[in-house]
Amino acid sequence: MSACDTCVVRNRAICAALDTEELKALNAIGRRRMLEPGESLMWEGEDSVLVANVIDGVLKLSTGTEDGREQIVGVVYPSDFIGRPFGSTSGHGVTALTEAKVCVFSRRDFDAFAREHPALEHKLLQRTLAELDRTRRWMLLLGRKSAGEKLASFLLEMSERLVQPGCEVQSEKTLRRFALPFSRQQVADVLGLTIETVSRQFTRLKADGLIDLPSRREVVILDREGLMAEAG
Amino acid sequence: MSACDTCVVRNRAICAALDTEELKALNAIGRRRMLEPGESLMWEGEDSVLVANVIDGVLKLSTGTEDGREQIVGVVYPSDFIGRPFGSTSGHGVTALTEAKVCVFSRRDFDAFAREHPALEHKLLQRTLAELDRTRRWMLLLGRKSAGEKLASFLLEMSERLVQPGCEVQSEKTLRRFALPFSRQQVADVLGLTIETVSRQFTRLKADGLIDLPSRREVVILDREGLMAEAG
DNA sequence: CGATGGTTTGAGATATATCAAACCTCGTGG
DNA sequence: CCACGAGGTTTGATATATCTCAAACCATCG
Repeated sequence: MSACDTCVVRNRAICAALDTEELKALNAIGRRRMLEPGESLMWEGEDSVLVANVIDGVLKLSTGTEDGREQIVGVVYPSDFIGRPFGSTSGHGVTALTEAKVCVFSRRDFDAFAREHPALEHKLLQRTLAELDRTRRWMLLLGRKSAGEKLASFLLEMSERLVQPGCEVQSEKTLRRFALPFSRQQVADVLGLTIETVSRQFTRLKADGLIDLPSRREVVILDREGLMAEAG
Repeated sequence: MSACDTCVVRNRAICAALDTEELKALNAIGRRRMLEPGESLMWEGEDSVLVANVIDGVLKLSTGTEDGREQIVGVVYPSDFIGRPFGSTSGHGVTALTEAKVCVFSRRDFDAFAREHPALEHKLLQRTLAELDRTRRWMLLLGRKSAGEKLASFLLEMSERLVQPGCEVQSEKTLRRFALPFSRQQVADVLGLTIETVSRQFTRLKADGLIDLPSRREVVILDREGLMAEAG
């Protein structure tokens, strides 16, 4: 019995493309790894040596300028794929925001395996295309939206992506109330703003009755319609 | 003899993955199409009915908000692939910036063909991964760079992507001097700025001796080093 | 408790947006 | 051939959103 048999993302990750035999072979070249919040799995500009599937937790993908400005260019959740297969360098760092569990492969091993399993490559292609769509939508936010619109859009997307698939009851609740896996500074780095502007927008949205903030990391969406209007 | 035999991007587009027989089959389901500047091949939010390869010309991918703000989320050049295979809707419009020639396929036909040709899907995957990398790098520009840095970065990227591959002599020249396929407004839509700010930055870079502007659409890079420093 | 790190709030500075006018460039028609 | 008009571009003056710097605030943990 391989680790994959009990894997919670077995049917949602790209592994879903494989049958039992193939899965066993893939399992043989991968290994599990836990990450603490703040711990990095890869670094910007480094050789692309690893790829991985996210089993549990939330991680950020980020780049920065020479002089220390940072931009978060992606956020990944359970069942998402990370790393740069078929490429020599990783364009962004990957860092855990929460405790995280990932299933890691050496890129060379994974590349070779993928090339022999078109169904796996197909899943990976679908995922990459979807990620590209999402990333392009985010460009509209970065380039054209105001601070208020940015934060509202962000909170709506968060509430949707944090729902655990499968659990019907839970998802209703998460859509309304959830724990942000981001600090204020990290929210700022996602939205291309400063921490102060983010903070002010949080308090404004709360003052306007669209959200509530029971604690620093928790958000309750009181008026989804209103928030969507605010998101532009 | 099929149209592909004389195709100038034959060896650079994803078609390079196919042998003569396969190429013939692909050719059978595609057709050539010319586009005038300003003409659109697909529209944001529309059903994804077409995919295509760019044979010649430059096209923009763009999205917008309800109230008319626009953001260019990608620019494609000869040999690039456009459209959303394996998906139901296209998240952005595709519009020619110059006269353009494309090789169009019905998405359904293309999807079916691709699924039967793993080598083609592999090429498409590589291209999509590279495009995702580029798009994420662009997010840093949109979220964290100043107007001056944005324009400098843009001009450098332009000069590199406009070179015709193959032609050694020409590429040296293009790296220095090229015709912008964008109006000032379109540059603004790429960079997330207003047309006035873009214009002011152009004149500033010129005043600083980093570039020259022989005409509205032409750019000469006088000091590449300096421009790179300016790009942040 | 007091220290620490993150967050909020405030006051002021600044880059970019906005509004408006002047300016080219180029094609058209008198 | 020149006047005219139209579209795009540049320049100017002003407004404003966001940033910057600074202080107060608040949870958490030893």
